[in-house]
Amino acid sequence: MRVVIARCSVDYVGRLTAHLPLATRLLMVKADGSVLVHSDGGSYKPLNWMAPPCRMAEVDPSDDEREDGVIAAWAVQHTKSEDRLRVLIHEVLHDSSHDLGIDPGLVKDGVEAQLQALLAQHIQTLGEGYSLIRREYMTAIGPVDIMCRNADGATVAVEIKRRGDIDGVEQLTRYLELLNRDPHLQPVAGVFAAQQIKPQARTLAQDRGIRCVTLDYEALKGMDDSTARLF
Amino acid sequence: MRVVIARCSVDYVGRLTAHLPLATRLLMVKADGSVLVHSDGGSYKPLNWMAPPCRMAEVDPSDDEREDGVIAAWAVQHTKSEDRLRVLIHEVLHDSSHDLGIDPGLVKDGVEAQLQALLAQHIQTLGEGYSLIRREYMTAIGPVDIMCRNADGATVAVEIKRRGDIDGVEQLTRYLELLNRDPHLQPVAGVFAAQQIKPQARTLAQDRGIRCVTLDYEALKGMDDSTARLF
DNA sequence: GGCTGCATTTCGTTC
DNA sequence: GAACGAAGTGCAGCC
Repeated sequence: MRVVIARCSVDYVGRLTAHLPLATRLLMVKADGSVLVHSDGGSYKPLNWMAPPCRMAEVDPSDDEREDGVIAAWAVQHTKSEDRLRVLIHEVLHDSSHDLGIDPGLVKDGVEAQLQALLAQHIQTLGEGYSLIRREYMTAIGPVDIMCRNADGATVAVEIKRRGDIDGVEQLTRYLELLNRDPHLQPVAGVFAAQQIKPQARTLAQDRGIRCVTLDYEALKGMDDSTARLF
Repeated sequence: MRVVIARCSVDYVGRLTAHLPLATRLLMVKADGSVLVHSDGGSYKPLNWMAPPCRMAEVDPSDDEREDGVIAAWAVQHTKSEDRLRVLIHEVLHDSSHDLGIDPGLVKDGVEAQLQALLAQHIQTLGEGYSLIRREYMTAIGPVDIMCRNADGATVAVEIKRRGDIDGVEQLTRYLELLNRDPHLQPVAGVFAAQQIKPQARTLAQDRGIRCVTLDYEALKGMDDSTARLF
């Protein structure tokens, strides 16, 4: 990996056109040829970049560019598209290269999958007498997160989200529409379960007779000692 | 901005739990305290990070950690949540700091806005005799991208996307439902226009009587000489 | 390889 | 500030 701190301007032409005026920035050139342009703030997202696969070449600045103070120019061309990144360097403050080797990669634990597992394990969170049918109940249009039965023996389809948005309600609606065509299952009720449910989503759900349940991740985790060993 | 190349392991606890085994990586500490952990490949996304606002502190490794070869430890704590990032450093290969100043920021040109402008300008792309009513037609649930009239004088609501997905069809469906309650407008037809329309979205749209139109961005741009000056 | 759904999404705009 | 929609979204899983 090559790390350069330089006063530079950057131009990107591809899916959109973008320009970075002259300023001091960090330029990162990765082993796969990808280039990242970072400022000293913002978020993890670079101001501008070129994704792999691509090729980076140091080219001669034009006469006009030289007159403007450009001492070096990078031309980064994406291999599979017309995306181009051009970096015009006016001053180099630092330039070093390092051999990092291949990264073993990130190990992740739980997100929505864990919410689903916890709720399936404690399905009575939805109400007295609820029992699990199965997780990831497959249908023609995709898997229903949880299928269960309520105290009356009626089938209930549960859609789980970390953040409950309108599109989650739409998704559950499509499942319910399909499931209710099956005479063996029909009638199937819907539950929209999320850690946080947006007001618009709640309104839409209620309008369609879908019950909303707010999930307390910490409480669900606390109910179950066996998850403790995972942490 | 501080740039460190180090052999390190990283642990994140917050919205999820994640671990990076010992390896050589680039650590970036920005002026706002945010920390980025980059490998020598992948994409512009760091392997791990802490978003601002947060505080970074160099702390003493525990005795156990010291025995494992840890020579320094970073504790990064998010200011507004319980998110924590811990970096255990085993070897420092590079460490430098640089004053970058405030970045003037990125200047972007067009994406979906441009598609919308171009289609509005060449509304006959949708068919002979089409005429524009207006762009960004406001309704109680949001703006319809384009409202126009077809050859028969009937009102047509157009939803424009770069990538036509199911949620775009759902969005247009909600608009049409609302618009068709207005006796002055009713009946309102729907057109789902996108550069690329996913099969599932197309099926759903057709099922609801919504016409799908694939937009050719380059062709639209070519129809109009006046856009040339923008590039 | 393409499509689908999730993301520690991030980011901008609007209400 | 919250909410909603777009992103040069990226990314993983599955068909």
